[in-house]
Amino acid sequence: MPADAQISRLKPRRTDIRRENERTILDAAEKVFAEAGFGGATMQLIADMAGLPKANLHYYFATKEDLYRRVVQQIFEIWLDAAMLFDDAPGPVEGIGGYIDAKMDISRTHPYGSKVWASEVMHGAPVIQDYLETTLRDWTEGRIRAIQRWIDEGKMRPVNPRHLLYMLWATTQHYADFGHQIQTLNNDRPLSDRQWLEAKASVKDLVLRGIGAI
Amino acid sequence: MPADAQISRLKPRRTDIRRENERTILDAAEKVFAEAGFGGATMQLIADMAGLPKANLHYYFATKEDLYRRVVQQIFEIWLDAAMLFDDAPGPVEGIGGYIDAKMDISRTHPYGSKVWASEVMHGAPVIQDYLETTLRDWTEGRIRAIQRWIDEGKMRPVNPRHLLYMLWATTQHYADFGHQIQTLNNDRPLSDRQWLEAKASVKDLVLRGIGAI
DNA sequence: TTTTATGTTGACCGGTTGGTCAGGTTGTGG
DNA sequence: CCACAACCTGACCAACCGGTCAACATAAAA
Repeated sequence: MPADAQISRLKPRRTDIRRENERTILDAAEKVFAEAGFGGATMQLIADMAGLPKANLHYYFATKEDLYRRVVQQIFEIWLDAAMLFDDAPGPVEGIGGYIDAKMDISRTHPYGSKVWASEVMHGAPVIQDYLETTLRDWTEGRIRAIQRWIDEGKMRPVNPRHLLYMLWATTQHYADFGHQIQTLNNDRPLSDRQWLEAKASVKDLVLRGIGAI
Repeated sequence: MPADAQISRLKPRRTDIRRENERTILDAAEKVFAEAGFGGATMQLIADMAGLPKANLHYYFATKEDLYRRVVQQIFEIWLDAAMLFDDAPGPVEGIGGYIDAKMDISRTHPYGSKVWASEVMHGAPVIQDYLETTLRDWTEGRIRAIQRWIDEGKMRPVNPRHLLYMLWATTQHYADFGHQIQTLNNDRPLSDRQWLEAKASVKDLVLRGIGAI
């Protein structure tokens, strides 16, 4: 057995095979679902994107719905992680400002997931309705209380916390969901690093001024 | 010929037949495309929704794509009409405030069209790319100049007009595109008249404060 | 080495879809 | 009243889709 066996196996272990193939398929599925919608996506398209035979997809994911559900859950968990920033913040500048930064970063790094989520909700959330009614509802109520506390402490103007949250979601996700439109209005070029910084700064400036936190 | 022939014909005129059937089909198509996506929508579903045989749809609209294109053009024209308010306004309070009012009203009255547009853009705008590159680009540049003029006249803070526009689009359309999520977070009830007024007031308040217009 | 569980895949199938078309009905101008 | 054009529709078809399965390959366990 060669010395580098543990850092570069020629023959992958069983557990690695499963993990890597599931990752490959999920990434391909996220892209195809985002670009074609659930109805427009085909298992063959996802298989081609993943570089695997179609039958292999069905070995790891029983049905198209199962695969789709996993993709939607993925972006939801990423967003929930980003929302941690909200809680530990002493005031709206750090809390809401940091949340905007985090969500804008996700819109740039995970545009496909955001689109799949948007599409799912637009179609009536047929597969994640329970998430909306449990996790999202609880999370929203908690954040509304946090915002209300900042208002009570005089750290920001008295605004409707619920509609403030909707504005945060709408604006940050817009840069992912409507990225194609933004790119077209940017002379068909993707936003540069500098332009992304400008976007984040503009959104934070508008929101934090709007709530009277700066 | 009866006296009331001109105000209530039993047998419709040819031109009326065409107009009414096209209207019926377009309304049904808008709803089905919004709820199922382009790929998930079927001509049979649209036909059932319209109460017409499938073959009749193909008499008025040659292909599924033709029908879809007409639906997308419709919402775009509605939005363009609403944007007229922008031009004649003396300042940002009237111009941007009025634009928010108009777009929020459209989100309530035409939620299906908004969803179809969102879906189309998310999928890379395959059928309306030319609209984005001509009409929308021109409109956007004009509005950016109007905002810049207000800034130069000291009627609002110096903000990035482009990102301000994106925030307006994102936030107002969010109430249509993510209406299901908003309804779920509203105890599964649609927003009442009072709640819509509160939403419009909140959005206007946040934006107009954010740009320093009030 | 043998056995067994896991991973791989081409070929296939029933069901659905967008679209066609022949043959009929109805309104309208002459 | 007639002839023509517009309108209507049941029946049909080729193409495609999600999903299955038997046969095979390979890695781990015995």
